[in-house]
Amino acid sequence: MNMQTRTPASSPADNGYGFSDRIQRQLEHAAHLCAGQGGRMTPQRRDVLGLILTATTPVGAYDLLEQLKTSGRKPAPPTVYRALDFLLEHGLIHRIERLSAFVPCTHLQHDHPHDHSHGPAETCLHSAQFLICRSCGGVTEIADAPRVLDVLKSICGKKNFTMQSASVEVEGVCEDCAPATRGQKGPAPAPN
Amino acid sequence: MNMQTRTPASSPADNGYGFSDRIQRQLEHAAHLCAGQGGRMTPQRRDVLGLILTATTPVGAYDLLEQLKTSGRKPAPPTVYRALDFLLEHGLIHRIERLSAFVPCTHLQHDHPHDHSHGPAETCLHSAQFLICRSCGGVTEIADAPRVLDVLKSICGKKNFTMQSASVEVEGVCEDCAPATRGQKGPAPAPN
DNA sequence: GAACTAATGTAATATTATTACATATCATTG
DNA sequence: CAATGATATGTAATAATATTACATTAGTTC
Repeated sequence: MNMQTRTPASSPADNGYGFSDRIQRQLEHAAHLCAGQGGRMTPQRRDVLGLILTATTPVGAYDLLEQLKTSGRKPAPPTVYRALDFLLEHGLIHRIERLSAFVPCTHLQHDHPHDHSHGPAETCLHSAQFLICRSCGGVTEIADAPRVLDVLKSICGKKNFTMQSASVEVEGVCEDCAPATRGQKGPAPAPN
Repeated sequence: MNMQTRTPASSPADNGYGFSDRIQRQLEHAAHLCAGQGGRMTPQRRDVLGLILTATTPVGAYDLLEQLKTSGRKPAPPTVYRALDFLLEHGLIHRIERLSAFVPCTHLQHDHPHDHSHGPAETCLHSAQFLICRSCGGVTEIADAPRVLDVLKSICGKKNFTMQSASVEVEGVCEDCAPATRGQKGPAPAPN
């Protein structure tokens, strides 16, 4: 890819959000993952994913819509929802049901230089487990999740239920926001 | 005032739905539970709970609204949402996040003659675990749930996260629906 | 029964999501 | 290159879900 004279004409807003280097790397990674599954990481999708990666809390579809409007284009809801659908199908983001909002899939967050093993459908099962803080709004994906998933799998097995996707959402108060237990730090500034 | 003086004027729709004996018993049970917590099981709330108990699949707020309209009153959304909030707070129903719909809490379903130990906030933690069938729309509360909850509790403990409520929702195809879709249409590979 | 609290009625609006159809872009290949 | 077919996006309208704010009614307590 040569990018000497000009940025791609079709994506003037592509970097218009000033995505950090780290996020640009994650976007690059995501693009490779998509390509591996025959998906195309278009500028729209890239922008949406970039905004989700940039946010420190889950982002709603209409939040995204507003942010996209500030950068030249004036997208309508379907534009955003289609991008979100694409990103969900490719395992790049998750939907937090309780918030009607979206977060990146963690395997984008932790820079894996060349770990492509975390496919979308097969290995990931498109399931996720989250801790949602009511105080700061932060959401943490549970690392310990395989244990939860194993229990669920075993239950489904017993009941002959074919699991296609699963979501586990715990709402409460995160460590940083809990005032009573220790010296109060106040609501946490930024999770993750 | 004694309860003996039935209020026929204010609750003509009370039994207007022809709730079965079984459901009337469940409603009675629910009323006692509420009373024990200082809650009042009003006709509106009773009707809403009865409709949810009657349905075989999760019911949406506007479904309830429509059904309530057929029985004399013409409630508006807040009426239904307030009843739902009350029932949720008293642990009588659960919200299925993925469906934006409501189901009875199982402890109303299985007739316990005198089991009032299943309090709403403390013992129940207002958490629930469900299997949601994409084919028939049926929802099953997982009986085996304590195991799931225990794992979650242990994770939250490690992270100093105070759990206030949790939802576990598994989507897929239930046993009864699996044979019908066994060929290519099955839930086999791609999530789409 | 006056005063207070809880519950409901009512109108308007907010938020989240989808449908249907038109247009544009891309990736070929004839 | 032009024709093609699939993929992606634009656009307008609307559906589905949920909340706000304020008025009214019902129940309880003193």
